[in-house]
Amino acid sequence: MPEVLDKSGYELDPLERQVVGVFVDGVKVLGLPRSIGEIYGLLFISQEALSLDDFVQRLNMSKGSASQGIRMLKSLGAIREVNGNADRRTYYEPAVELKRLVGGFIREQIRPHLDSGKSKINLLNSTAESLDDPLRRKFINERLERLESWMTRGGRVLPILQRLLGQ
Amino acid sequence: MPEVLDKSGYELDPLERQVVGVFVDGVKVLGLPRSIGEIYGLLFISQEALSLDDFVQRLNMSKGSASQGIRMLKSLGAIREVNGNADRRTYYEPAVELKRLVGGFIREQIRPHLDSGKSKINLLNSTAESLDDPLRRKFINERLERLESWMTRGGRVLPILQRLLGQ
DNA sequence: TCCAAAGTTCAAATTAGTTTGAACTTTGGA
DNA sequence: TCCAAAGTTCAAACTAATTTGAACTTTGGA
Repeated sequence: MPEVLDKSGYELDPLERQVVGVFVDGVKVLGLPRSIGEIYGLLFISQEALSLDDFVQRLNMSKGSASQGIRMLKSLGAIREVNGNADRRTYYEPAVELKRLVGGFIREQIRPHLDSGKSKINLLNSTAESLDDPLRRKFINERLERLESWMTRGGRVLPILQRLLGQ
Repeated sequence: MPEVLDKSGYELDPLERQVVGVFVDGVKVLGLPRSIGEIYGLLFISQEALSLDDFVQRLNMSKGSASQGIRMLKSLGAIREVNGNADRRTYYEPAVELKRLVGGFIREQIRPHLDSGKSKINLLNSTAESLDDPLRRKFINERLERLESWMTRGGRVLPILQRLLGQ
C-alpha cells in the first residue's frame, strides 16, 4: 500500500465507482467494450479534464486500452480535446449533449451496417434472378423487397430519432 | 459425401447461405448470437414452416443451440408456432412485420436496461447526498440530472420509434 | 401404461472479443 | 539536434460469450 498518493488519488471513490459502473453497463448494451464505458464514465463525473495517464492510473488500465478507448470515443464525438494546458499531454472532456452522442453512434456504428446491408441485398437480387422455378423466384423477390423496405425505413428513422433526442 | 439426401437437402443452397449471412450480420449488430440470425434467416427465405430438426440438420447446429435459439426468437415475437401438422414436432414460421420485430426487441432487450438504469441512478442520488463539499455535490447533482434526462428521453422515444417503423 | 421421439438443460469446450504490455513512433522543449 | 515523455500499435494473453453434447424431462400415440 503506497504511503503517498498524488492529489487526484489512484483509487476511485465509491461515487465514481458507481457512475463508472453505470456507464460500463450502458456501453455494453450498445455493444461497445467496457473500457469505453470506464473512460467516459470517469470523465462524466470529473470536474477537470483528464489525460491518458489519468485513465491508466485511476482506472488501472493499460496504456494500450486507454489509447484505443480515447480514439474510439473521439471518433464517436463523445469526448473532445481541451487545449491550453500547462504540460504537454492531451486532456479530454466529455461531450454531454445527448444529441451529439446519439449522432456519433448512429454515424459510426449504425450507418455503416445499413450501408453494407444494402449492398449485400443488391448482391442477393442478382442471385435471385438466376432461380429457375418462377414461383420460388416470386417468393424470394417478395422477401427481398421486404428486407429492402426494412433498411429503407431504418435509414429514414435515424435522423428523426436524432432530432427527437436533441435539445 | 452422401449419395442420397432427403428431399429438403442438408446443405444450404447459395441463395440461402447469402440470406442467412445477412441475418447473422444483422443480429450481431443488435448484440444477439449468430445462431439467432441463422435460424431466423433460414425461416425468412423458406416457404414452408420448419422444425427444430430442420435447423439442426440444415444449419449444422446442435439441438441445444436450436432449442435456445427458438426460445429467444419466440420471446422476441420473431417467430410463431404453426399448428395443424401431420407429425408431432413443432413447426415455426417467421414474423415478418418490422413493427412486431422492433417491438419485441424493445420490450426484451432495451426496456429492461432502461429500467435497471433508472434504479441505479436512484441509488446514485442517495450516494451523492452524503458528499461533504457543496460545490462537488452541486456538480454531481447536475450530472445525475442529465443522466436521468437521457433515460427519460430514451424511454419516450421508443414508442415513437416503434410507431414510425410500423406498417 | 409405456416408450420412443421431441425438446430442454447446463457444465464443459470452443470461439469471439477485449485487454495487456513491450516495442515502436511522434513530439515539444532544452 | 537530441532526448525523454507522450502516445500508438498489434501479437499474445486473457476474459466473456456462444455452442456443443450428453443426460435429462416431457409428450403423444399404440
